[in-house]
Amino acid sequence: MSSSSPVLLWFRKDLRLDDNMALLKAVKSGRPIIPLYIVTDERSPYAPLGAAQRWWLHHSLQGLDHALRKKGSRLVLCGGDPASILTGLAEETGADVIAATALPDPRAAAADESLAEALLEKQVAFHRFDGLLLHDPQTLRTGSGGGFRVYTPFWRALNQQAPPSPPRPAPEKLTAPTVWPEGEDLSSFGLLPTMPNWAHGFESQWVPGETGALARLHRFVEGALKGYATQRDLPGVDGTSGLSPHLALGEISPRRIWAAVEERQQAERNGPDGEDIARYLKELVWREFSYHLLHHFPDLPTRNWTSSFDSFAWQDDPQGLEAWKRGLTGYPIVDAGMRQLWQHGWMHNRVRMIVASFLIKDLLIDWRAGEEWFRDTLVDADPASNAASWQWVAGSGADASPFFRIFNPVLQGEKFDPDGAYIRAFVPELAGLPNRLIHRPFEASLAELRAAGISPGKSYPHPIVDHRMARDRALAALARLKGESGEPIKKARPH
DNA sequence: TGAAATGTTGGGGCG
DNA sequence: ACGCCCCAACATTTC
Repeated sequence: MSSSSPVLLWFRKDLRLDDNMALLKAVKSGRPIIPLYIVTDERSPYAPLGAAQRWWLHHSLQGLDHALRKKGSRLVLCGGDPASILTGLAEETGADVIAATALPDPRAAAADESLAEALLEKQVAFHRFDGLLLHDPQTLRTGSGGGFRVYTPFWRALNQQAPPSPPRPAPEKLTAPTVWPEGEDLSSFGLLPTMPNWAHGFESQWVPGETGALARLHRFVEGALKGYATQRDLPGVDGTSGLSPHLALGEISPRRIWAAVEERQQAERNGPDGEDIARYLKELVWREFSYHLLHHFPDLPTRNWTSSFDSFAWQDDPQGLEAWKRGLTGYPIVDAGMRQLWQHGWMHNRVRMIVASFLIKDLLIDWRAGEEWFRDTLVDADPASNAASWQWVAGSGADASPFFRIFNPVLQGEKFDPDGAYIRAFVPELAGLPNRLIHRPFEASLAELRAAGISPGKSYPHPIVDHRMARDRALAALARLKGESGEPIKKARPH
């Protein structure tokens, strides 16, 4: 009750000071603020982060602590169950208010809801504020009041809304409490990999934390945004924003990104054109759409959005799955993608579609195996985008690519990486092949392989499946699924 | 935010 | 000159 009792500011997936309404409200209350992060354990209802994202989290928390110290505060770290930690801290510090940014993942939101009830019994209020999405999924509805099932109408409806509220700058200063609760040491959480440190390749690619996020936004808006519409699909080109891992942990707000992009549109004649801007904002809104789907269907990460896929005859193929994970399928574009994922914790979007199509359709492995691997290895793993995108490729998702759209890994490689730059970067053993063969090494003659320094099957594997056969097999599996569900195979055409 | 199979068209070679 | 065939290029259909 006392106006000098502190506010617990609980950071979760909003590891930023910029455009953070929970923080601003806490500052506005005039009370001392205790910024807090809780590293939850495996059994937490708040989904634990994968290994790659834990690496990111470590650095992001360091950055957040650093930024808070510049404003006269610091970050308190705790490990364990949020309910007991928060009640304990409230009692210890006399705080009767907890402020946080609302989590748009419905399972986490439900956990928040029961937490709020438990806290209320202890006379502690748990206030949550929007900030992880551009629009509240509740307010975006179709004409008949349901959730959108198709992207384009969703995009139109979103654009007919009032524009996202403008981002709010970080506060100048945070009032420190008279006594700091004792926290734990960042190193005690073991977020960084050891033995081996498989994340050493991450460091050349990323600057985790809010400072890195804002720098990346600036770099993108001034750079690759111009030409984005044509360059974004080329994995050998640095043509995307690279903001996804920052967004995933809330180091930057989508409203901040939206505002920066819109501002750039009006800035300069020789800048990005309307097409570039629209293409990028549509990508940002795909993230929004994924959360919208997750909101209306919380089982999205584990269950087919289209239930007719429930009886699909997935193959149990541990060897195929392993070859896919390791980037040893014998298809250069697939292997390059999987190795980029392992080295950098990230994969170009075009290649994500290709490797996902390969796992699901060429190997007939359940999309959930791919979703799980991505969740553990991507620094940008996001519960909504990851699930929605895997289901999109599988054909079981909303507004999905039909199952019969099967990517040909050779043609995709030749179309989007015509000079083989992407392959040479991540599959160096193929670097000596001429462009004509770099996406189809299995068609090279022995002399050509020798000239490139490749011993077939040893320095690079033979294809683990024949794509043409795999395609036919996938279509047959789809036909069986349709046969089961009683859907007419084909309608006779009147003469 | 495909690919492959199938169908159609049109120019050129040639009897 | 003409019809026929071949086939590449493009369009449409199907999965």
